Amino acid sequence: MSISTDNFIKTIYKHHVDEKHDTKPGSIAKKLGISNAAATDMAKKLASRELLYYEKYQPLKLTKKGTQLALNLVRKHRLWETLLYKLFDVSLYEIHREAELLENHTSDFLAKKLTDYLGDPKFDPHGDPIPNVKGEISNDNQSLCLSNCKEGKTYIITRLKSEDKEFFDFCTLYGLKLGNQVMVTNQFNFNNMTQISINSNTLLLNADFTNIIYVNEINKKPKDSPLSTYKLF
Amino acid sequence: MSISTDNFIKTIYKHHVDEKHDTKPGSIAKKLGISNAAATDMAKKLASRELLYYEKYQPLKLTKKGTQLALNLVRKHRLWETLLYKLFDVSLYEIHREAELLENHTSDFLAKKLTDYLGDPKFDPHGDPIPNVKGEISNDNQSLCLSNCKEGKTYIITRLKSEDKEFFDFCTLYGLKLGNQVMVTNQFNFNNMTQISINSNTLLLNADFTNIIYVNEINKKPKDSPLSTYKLF
DNA sequence: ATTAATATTTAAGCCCACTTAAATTTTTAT
DNA sequence: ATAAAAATTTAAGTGGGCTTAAATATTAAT
Repeated sequence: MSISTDNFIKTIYKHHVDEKHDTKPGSIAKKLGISNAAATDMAKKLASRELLYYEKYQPLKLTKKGTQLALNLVRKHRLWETLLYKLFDVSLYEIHREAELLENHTSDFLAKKLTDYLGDPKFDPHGDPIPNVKGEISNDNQSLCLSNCKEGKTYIITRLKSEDKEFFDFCTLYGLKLGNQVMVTNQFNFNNMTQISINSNTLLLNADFTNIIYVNEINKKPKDSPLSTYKLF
Repeated sequence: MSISTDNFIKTIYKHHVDEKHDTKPGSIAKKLGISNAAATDMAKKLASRELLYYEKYQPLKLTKKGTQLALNLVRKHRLWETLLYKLFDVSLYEIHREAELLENHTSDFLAKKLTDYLGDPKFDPHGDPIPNVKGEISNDNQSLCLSNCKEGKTYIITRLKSEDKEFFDFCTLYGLKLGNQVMVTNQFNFNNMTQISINSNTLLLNADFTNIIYVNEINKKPKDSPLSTYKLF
């Protein structure tokens, strides 16, 4: 299993679960920074290895085998993020960047050691769920994104769903961090922007941001969410 | 820098320092499990990238640049071994196997984090020296191999210099472990075998083994050796 | 419904890291 | 010193993972 294969499969998986993205070759190609031709080519090869279904001009769809491969990679990625964040003084962006390099070269043996050491964590430091060894994902159904929050209510941040350095830099700058409180002061429906109050700062966020910031209502005690895994400040 | 390149350079480096091995393409090829032709091919390419000097039919010799690359890889490898051994319940063979996969995908950024976390260790759990970030290696000149030890004297094991599962399995079986004591009971010069006593077992070892087991004289207090880094038992 | 714009696929080709087979050089043995 | 053995190099070829350019199909716009 080459890195190219791994990344291709993983990208299809991610585009599939974030349903806003489609999984046609062109979309995958764009994300991976390769040509459309290369993506089509790869899709055919992976179809012959039964990792995905390929039909001309149709979206790519992972087989069960392909999905398991993707979940195993996501699992290793998030285990690494969890370890690096625990041991070292590193940012949410840095753990992503490093885990991206390590995940493809992590044996199942080592993944098991990471798991045991970390106490089989259910969420990584971004609040992203870590698939268990069978590929099952714990659904944090108590979290909702900022764009769906009610005006006047206060929430606790539970997840920052991104891989983007600029986003995390922004979050660091304004204290948007797992466990921190935000109050939603205005929901502007006409342009999908949300005004929040955090650390006595007022921020106006557009949908690009409010769709990837997840929160819990402050009074609800989550039983299985990122907040039970990571300490609050 | 591809993995193939990394491994090629690292293998030349290792064959060079373990002077018993030569560094002709065929020798490197054999170690890497590739054909002689592939090795010659690679040698020419790497020469054009100024990582080594290539002259037909001559041993391969790393340039300064090539040596630095090799040392950086060795450093990352041994930092990983040190981390894995510290965190997890893993054998000396297992840490080698896993570090072999991780070393090529470890950024200098992450290596720095590993270094700081581990307290800039000078030796890995095998007792192998870890080159510092400049590529300098602390020379443990107090250690000598079992094959050079004197009959009747007692020593402490300081290094098990191998990458071989079978060797480490043997060591585990008989308690050959860093910090443990061995007494040299017989040196058979005619066939280069050494008889030792360890944990009330008597073992007769051939040169293949006695050349890769390093020890310190028991009464000497080492000031900069694996024994100052790893606890004794 | 036809056309224009967009996306996908096919085709041809490149580089990397290998292979096997044949030619050449070096080393070893007598 | 010469022949045989061993190692190295050259040559030709392969598959993986890409590229660009051209052909084809799909989608969007009027």
